[in-house]
Amino acid sequence: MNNEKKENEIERLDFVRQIVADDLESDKWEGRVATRFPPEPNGYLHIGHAKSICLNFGIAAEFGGTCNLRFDDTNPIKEEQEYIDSIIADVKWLGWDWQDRLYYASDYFQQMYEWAVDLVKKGKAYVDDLTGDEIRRYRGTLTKPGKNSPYRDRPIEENLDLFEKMKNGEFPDGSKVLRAKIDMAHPNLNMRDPVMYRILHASHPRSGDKWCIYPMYDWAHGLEDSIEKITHSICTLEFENHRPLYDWFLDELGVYHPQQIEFARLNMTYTVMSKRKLLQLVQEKMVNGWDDPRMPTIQGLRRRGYSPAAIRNFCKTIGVNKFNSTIDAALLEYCLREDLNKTSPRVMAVLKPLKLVITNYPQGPTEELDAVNNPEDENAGTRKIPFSRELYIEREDFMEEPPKKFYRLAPGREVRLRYAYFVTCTDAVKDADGNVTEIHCTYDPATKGGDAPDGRKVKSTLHWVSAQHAADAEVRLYDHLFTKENPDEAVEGKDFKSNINPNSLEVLTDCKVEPSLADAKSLDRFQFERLGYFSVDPDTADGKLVFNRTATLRDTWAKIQKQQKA
RNA sequence: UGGGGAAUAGUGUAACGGUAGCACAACUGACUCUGGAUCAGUUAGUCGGGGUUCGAAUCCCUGUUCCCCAGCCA
Repeated sequence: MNNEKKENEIERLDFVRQIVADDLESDKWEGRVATRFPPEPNGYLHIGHAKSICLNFGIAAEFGGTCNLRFDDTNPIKEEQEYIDSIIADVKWLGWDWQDRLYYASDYFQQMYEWAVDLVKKGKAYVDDLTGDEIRRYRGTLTKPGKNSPYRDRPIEENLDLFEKMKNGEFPDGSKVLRAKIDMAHPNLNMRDPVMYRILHASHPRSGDKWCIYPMYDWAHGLEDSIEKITHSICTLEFENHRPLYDWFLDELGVYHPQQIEFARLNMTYTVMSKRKLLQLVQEKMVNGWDDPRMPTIQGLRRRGYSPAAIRNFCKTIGVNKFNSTIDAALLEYCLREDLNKTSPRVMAVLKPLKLVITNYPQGPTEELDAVNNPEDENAGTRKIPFSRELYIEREDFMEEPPKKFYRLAPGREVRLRYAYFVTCTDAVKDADGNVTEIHCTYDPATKGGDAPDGRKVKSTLHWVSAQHAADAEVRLYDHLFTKENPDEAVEGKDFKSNINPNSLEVLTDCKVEPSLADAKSLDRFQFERLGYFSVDPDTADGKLVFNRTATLRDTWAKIQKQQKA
């Protein structure tokens, strides 16, 4: 990063970075900056997590600090190794590095237990025999204070004994909990004697059957941060109400005390972002798994063809704040195109082929023409593409009766075939139903390479592939998963699933691509000229090419068509 | 008469008592061997009402609206 850019960024710090910068200035943490990304391994990461990842890892990188990857694996009922693996892969793919600082909350269970015993000894925690239902009723409501549990004033010795027996597995699930003794009349419900431990005879993905009590988030999270000497514990807005409790535990224990800072989670138009809803889409087979290219998951975006750089730049662009907002999905696409435009090799591919025969071109021979690999990148070089008498062009690039502003091929009209020749349409061959099956053109040999020596211009340039050289491919086109900007805005009695876009996936099986693509590898990214950005789907195998459309190019003609219809 | 947050163009986001700026979107136009990219331009904003001040998005008062909290989830 150059100095000029760095200076620019320092001028416009978001509120979290401002706090970090101020703390550095005042030497609050002895010059340290330590953040962490603490996912619960109970689902796949999505673009919303990317915002948090880029914030935490980004701050560490910018301020010369460190960021840990820590699994907050305190609930074995929901967590699985599969999720741990995917999260590690995703954070890595996004380009972040935690070096040797991969941590698990479950590794701190013994220390947490000992601290809990300390609290019991101080008379600040007690074992409660109330049922879950009773605890809820004793808690009171938003407007009414709660009342003390009858077990609240058990002698310390009895609490110690009971808590140890809880740990030793002597009680059934749900029969007892350990609670902090704070204030049942506290206006903040989180402070009304929150549960610290519940009994769960469940096997943990990492600690196995070693524990049958598991710490609750509020108890565990601050301790994890404390153990790792985190300076800035960044989390989402809904935890703002929990901060007093975060602080209370750490203060009562008298241990190292990080600062919790809350920011607003990401919302985006035309998609859902909650793990619960994404899980539903997967389980109810409304998409083809977590890595379905229509999903906002990191794995979905990766399979769709997104680059890590595009996602990171998006996260930088959206900023950080304390109020709920919904980012326009178009901004993500913008960041995507901005990156792919610079980095994607250009190729020619025809999605909906229409045969074009050049009637005055010799039958036998073919020629090799020079094509530029990437006009945005001089170092990308050129390649040869085969040209012959019979080609495929895009069906949409020909119209028998062209409307206004349609510049492409039509009877009698001359256009350029990219990197090849000018051709003029002489006629269209039709089947019995009147559908155009083939078009005939003549070419001007003097325009080889794509320029006319006499200086004449054409309105349009078409992409094409040589029929005899083309490789076959399947191409999957995607649209928004939902038809509404806000999928949750459903009619009475329906939920977000009623807003699923039935046309979010279109599979084209008869596509023709230039021969250079024959040995493209999984997840390789290309720009199909005039069509958009495409990447190789992992389904590609033994000569069967499958591409995903990552994004279309900006399409002025489509816009005009839309206006003409309206 | 619960508590905690928050309000700046259509959408995001700056301005830290001194010219309301930037990006996306939308719309013009220029250029172009991608109707791409690029470039130039246009439309459009401080939640309402009071106050303090030479001067308020910013400070004070007041109202309004929105979000979060009653899991042995995180």
